Amino acid sequence: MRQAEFDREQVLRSALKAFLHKGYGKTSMQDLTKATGLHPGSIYCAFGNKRGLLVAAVEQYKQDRDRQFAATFPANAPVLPSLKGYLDDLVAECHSCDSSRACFLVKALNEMADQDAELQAELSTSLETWQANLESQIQRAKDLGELTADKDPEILARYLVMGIYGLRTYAQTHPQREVLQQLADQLYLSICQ
Amino acid sequence: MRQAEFDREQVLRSALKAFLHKGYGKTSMQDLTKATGLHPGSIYCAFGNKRGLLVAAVEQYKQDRDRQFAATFPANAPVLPSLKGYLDDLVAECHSCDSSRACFLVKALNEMADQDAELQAELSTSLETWQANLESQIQRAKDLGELTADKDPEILARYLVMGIYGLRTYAQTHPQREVLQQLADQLYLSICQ
DNA sequence: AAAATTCTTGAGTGATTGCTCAAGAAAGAC
DNA sequence: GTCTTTCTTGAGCAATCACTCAAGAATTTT
Repeated sequence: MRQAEFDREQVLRSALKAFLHKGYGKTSMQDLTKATGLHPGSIYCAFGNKRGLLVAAVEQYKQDRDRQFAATFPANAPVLPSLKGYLDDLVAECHSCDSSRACFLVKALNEMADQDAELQAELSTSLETWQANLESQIQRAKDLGELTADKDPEILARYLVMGIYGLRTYAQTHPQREVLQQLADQLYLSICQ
Repeated sequence: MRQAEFDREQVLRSALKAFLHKGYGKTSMQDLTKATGLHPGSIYCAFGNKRGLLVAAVEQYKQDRDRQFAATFPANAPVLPSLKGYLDDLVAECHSCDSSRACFLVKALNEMADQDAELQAELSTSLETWQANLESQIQRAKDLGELTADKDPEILARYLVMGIYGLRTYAQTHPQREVLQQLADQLYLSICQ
């Protein structure tokens, strides 16, 4: 057995960056060969086709995000400061130019939903898992007495997800830090009351 | 002078529907000829090129939206009930299957921003105008005593826009009416306090 | 070192893209 | 009814698309 010469994770992150920048449809194979350094034949061999590369990149993105989530919400630490930090990180990410302002899952969902039911299902599931993770953090905040008992974690998590979607979209027309930070703070307050 | 045989507004609305359904990039000229009933030559003659058709469709969409906005917020009527109605209409639109869940301006912005600075500028301006319209309604609510004097209309309008962006995005994975209505109500409350 | 196996390479494939333009059809001018 | 003008038509254009595959390079096995 001779093993492949490229680093899979690095290839996937490069492809993801290309997809994020131009969108899936407008990202040509030529763009992808340039971005990843792989030749068309290698991409075909490793991922089947362009869509396969997208699916693999989505999977990689999910893993990276899950790791980041776990690092931001350490177990046994108070939740609300972590949540505040989570939103502040989001503001920083939306503010920075080199990074993307849109969540890759949402962007892919927006572009592909009507044309690829299978991918849509997977993306929806991922987003639902994310919301469930936020909900369990909110539940933990209740258990720790950081939130009053009358709050419903499911409803709060839902509202938080909606707010984050909105914040990311808003950042596309108004990437100024103060504006985004003020919106994030307002969102945080409406969770904590 | 012989006049064109097609109805411009109807053509633009058909094109808009096609763009909304498949996205600008994936909507081929063939799709557009089918959707509008026009032949490629006629489209070229009337709108210059595919992008010209998009720009014209955006313009039409803006006009339709402005009309709808004015009808929802009648002058000299109390503002808050109108705002409630505005959000309820939004929920209904997001809930219905045949209509689009995404705002066309935002969808176009998401897809084209990195590749068409001129269009991006126009879309941003339109969205800013929309936010300004909401802000002046909120100002009117303050003047009418519907909102306490300590509220800042600009900040409230910003938050409302963010919430609406988020609601529309959220609807793409959860189009259930109860969920969307509950989110809209929560958003409404955080405006009125 | 030779043979066998696996990965890499990139010019080339048919299909599709946005778009053109000369020819034809329809309307108004006289 | 004829001429002029304007609009409509759709086959065809060059460019680009995602993708293929036979030949070459690199590694392991014998």
